[in-house]
Amino acid sequence: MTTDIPEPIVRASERGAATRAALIAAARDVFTSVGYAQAGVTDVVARAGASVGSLYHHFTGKADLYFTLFEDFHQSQAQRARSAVRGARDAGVTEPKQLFLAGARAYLDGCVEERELARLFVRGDGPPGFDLLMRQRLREWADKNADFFARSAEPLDEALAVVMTGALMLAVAEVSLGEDAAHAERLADGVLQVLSGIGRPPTD
Amino acid sequence: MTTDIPEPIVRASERGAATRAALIAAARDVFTSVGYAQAGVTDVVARAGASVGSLYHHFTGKADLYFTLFEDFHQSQAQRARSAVRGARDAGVTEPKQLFLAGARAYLDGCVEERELARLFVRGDGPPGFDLLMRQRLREWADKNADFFARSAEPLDEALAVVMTGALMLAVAEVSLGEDAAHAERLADGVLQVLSGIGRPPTD
DNA sequence: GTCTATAGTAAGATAGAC
DNA sequence: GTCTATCTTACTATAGAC
Repeated sequence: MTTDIPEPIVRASERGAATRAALIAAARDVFTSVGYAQAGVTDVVARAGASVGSLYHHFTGKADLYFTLFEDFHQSQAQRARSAVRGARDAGVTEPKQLFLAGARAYLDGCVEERELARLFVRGDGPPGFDLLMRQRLREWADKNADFFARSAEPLDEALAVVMTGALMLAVAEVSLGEDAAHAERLADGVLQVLSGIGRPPTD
Repeated sequence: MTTDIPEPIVRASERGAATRAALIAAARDVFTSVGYAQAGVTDVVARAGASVGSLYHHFTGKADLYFTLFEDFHQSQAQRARSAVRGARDAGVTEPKQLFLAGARAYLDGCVEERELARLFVRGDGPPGFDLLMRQRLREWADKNADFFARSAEPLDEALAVVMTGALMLAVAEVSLGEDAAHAERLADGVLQVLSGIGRPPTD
């Protein structure tokens, strides 16, 4: 009771957090280099300097590791988009659709920058059910931001959300998979330009 | 050399084709009822009245069975779309975009009718790499049909194709997953209506 | 409370007889 | 072409050291 009473607890906790972080980093490296299906649990723990049991202490399994990786990525992208929207608003943009597009552009730009990681998620391998989850996350994000310019819950507005989200999803895939960053940027520009022309009444 | 010389060869071939067909039918039943990941190879062969070795004689594995199921489905949908386009053209429709939309409508209607099977493919489970393949198939289909109204290979036209295809993909998913057929039809209508307003020059 | 070592389990894939 | 028996591998669970 003289020098360090709470030390062990903190130390243990920090140690745990460190292994957890190491596992995530290792999983990112292994998954991006050989793909999810090919990657073995043993490969991940080897690179992390941990053991199998340790992995199953922190995560429910290989799939959980992958999901965690994606949730982090998506959070980061969403944050980036939020900042962009705020920036646009501060710059005087008030039109709802323009604000939405500013967010979408930030999301796509993020995919180009973090291409190596983004590519992992659109590659197609990945745990069962992942594509569904990714679709849901992107749909949630787009739905929330589409409130900007969709006034009601009418059928046409649901359809509008489907079109915007679907387009954005495929754009994310194409942009992430593309080898050429410049071409990816141009494609992103084009998609946003096409989207900006949507939603006007038929006769204007 | 009196009655049936070629019989054995034919019989063997017919027998093979029959088991193959039985395996496909069984796979369809098992996959749609319990899902791809849950389904065991043993379940499929049991229902088909065949054996494991027989399955691996006709297919490369469980995934191959699933892919075959999808290719058949997609072929059938594409055929349906082709007929619809021809029908529209015969009815006097000449505008390229309208012809494209007629095809898209037929594809979506097919998903509503064959909902049980269509749902299997948009559920999210399925073999690794499947979502990528489905995306490619739909992209090929849309690209070919978008030639209708995309004149050049300019950036904007690629973007246009991405938007149309992406929207169509998500529409397929939403329409297939929906419980209510009537609601699905209305959503399909709405999506096509939104798509019909795309591609005009900004200033009209 | 955190991690390691090891054994267990299940399921897809294969080899060779008929 | 078809089948049975066997193999391989990757995920899961547990007992015990630190």
